[in-house]
Amino acid sequence: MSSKSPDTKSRLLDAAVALLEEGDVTIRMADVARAAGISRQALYLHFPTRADLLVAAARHVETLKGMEQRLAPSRAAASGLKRLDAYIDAWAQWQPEIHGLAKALMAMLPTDDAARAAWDDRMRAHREGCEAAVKALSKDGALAPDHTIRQATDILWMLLSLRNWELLTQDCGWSQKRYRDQTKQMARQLLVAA
Amino acid sequence: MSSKSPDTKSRLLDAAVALLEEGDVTIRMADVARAAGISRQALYLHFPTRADLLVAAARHVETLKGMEQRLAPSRAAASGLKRLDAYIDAWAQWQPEIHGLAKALMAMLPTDDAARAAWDDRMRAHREGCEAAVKALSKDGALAPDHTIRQATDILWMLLSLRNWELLTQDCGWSQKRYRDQTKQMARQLLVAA
DNA sequence: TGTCAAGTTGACATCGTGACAAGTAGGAAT
DNA sequence: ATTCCTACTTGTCACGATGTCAACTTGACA
Repeated sequence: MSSKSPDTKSRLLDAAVALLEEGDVTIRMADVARAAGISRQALYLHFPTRADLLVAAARHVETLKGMEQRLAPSRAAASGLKRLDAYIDAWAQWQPEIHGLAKALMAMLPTDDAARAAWDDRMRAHREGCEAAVKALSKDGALAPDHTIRQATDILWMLLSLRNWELLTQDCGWSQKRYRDQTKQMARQLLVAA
Repeated sequence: MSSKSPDTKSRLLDAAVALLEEGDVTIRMADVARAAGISRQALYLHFPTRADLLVAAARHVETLKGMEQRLAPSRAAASGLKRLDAYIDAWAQWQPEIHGLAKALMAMLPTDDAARAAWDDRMRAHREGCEAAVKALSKDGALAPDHTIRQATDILWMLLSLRNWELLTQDCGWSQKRYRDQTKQMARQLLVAA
C-alpha cells in the first residue's frame, strides 16, 4: 500500500499520536515533522493533507493499543446481555486511554474538516460495535419492543459517546468504576425489555 | 457601557447571530462586518477579537429569545413528572435555535478563556434547571430510589447535553419531535421510580 | 554507471486575524 | 465659524498555517 519507507511513516504516526496525547490541541504539520525528525515537506510525501495524517493517526492508535483484542470478550459473549456488558466494559476501559487524542481531535471538529473526517471514521467503527451488541440483544428477544434495531443503536451510541464519558467523569467527577457500572445500568434501562 | 454607537453594535450582534444560526460554523470577521453593512476594520472597533464578538453574541441571543419566559411552564408544573416533561419541552425547542452559536462557541473552548467562562456559565444555568426538575420528582416520591439528587441531576444533565442533541438530530437524523419524545421517555426510564 | 526512491532546502501563493495609519463626515461645545 | 470628537472609511502590513513547486542530494540496487 505505502510505496514510501514504511518505518518513516510509522515514526510520523507515532509522533502525531504522542503530540496529540500530550494535549497539544493545535497540532501543526511542522510539529509532527520535527518530532519525527524529518522536514515538513517530506511529511507531505507521506500524507498529502492534514486530514490524511489525522485519519491515519486515529486509526494508528487503535492498532497501537489493541482495540480489536479487547473486543474479543464481547464478541464471544454467550448472551446478548453479556455481550452488551462486555462491550461497555471494553469501551469504559478504552475511553480514558484515548482521551488525550480524542480531546485534541474533538477540539478541532467544528473548524477542521480533517479532524471531522478522522472523527467520523472512528465513530462509525464504534457505532458498528453498538449495533452488534443491539443485534445480539434482539436475537435473544431481550431488546425492548418499542425500539427498532436502528433506534436502539442510536441510543446506545449516544449513551456511550466520548462526550458523555467526558462529562460524567470530568465535569461530574464520577470515578471510572462508577461510570462503568452506571452506564451498564442505564443501557439496560434504556434498551432491555422489562 | 458601550461607548460606541449602540445600534451599530446591535446590528453587528444581530448579524453574527443570524450567520451562526445559518449554520456557518467558520464565521469570519469579514462576513459579520459585511452582513452588518460596515467595514471589517470598524468591526474591530466594537469587538477587539473574534472571541469577544462570539461571547457577546452568546449573551445577546439569550436575551433576544427570552429563555427565561420559556421556562415558566416548567416552573409552574403541578407535578414532578410534568415539570420534567415541561423542562425537556423547553430545552428541546431551545437547542436548535442556539445550535449554530453553541457550535462556534464550543470550538473556542480549549483555547479561549472568555469563551470557556461564558460556556460554563450557561451550562451551570442548565444544570440548575435539571436539578430543579430532579428535586421536584424527589418531592413527589417519583425519583428512582437508587439515585441521589446529585446523581440523578448528573444523569439528566448528561442526557440533555447539547452534544447529545447534536448527535441524535444531526448524526442519527432524528426529527425534532422524535428527539423530544424519545428524550422524555429516556428521562423517565432513567430517573423515575418504576 | 545510471536510475529510482526518499528526503533535503528554499521560495511562493493563499487565507484569516489582528495591528496600524491616515483620512472623512457629522454633530456638539466654546 | 472653527475646533474637537466619534464613528467609520480605505489601505497596508505582519504573522502563522497549509499546501505547491522546483531543484538538489544521497543511498541502494542492478
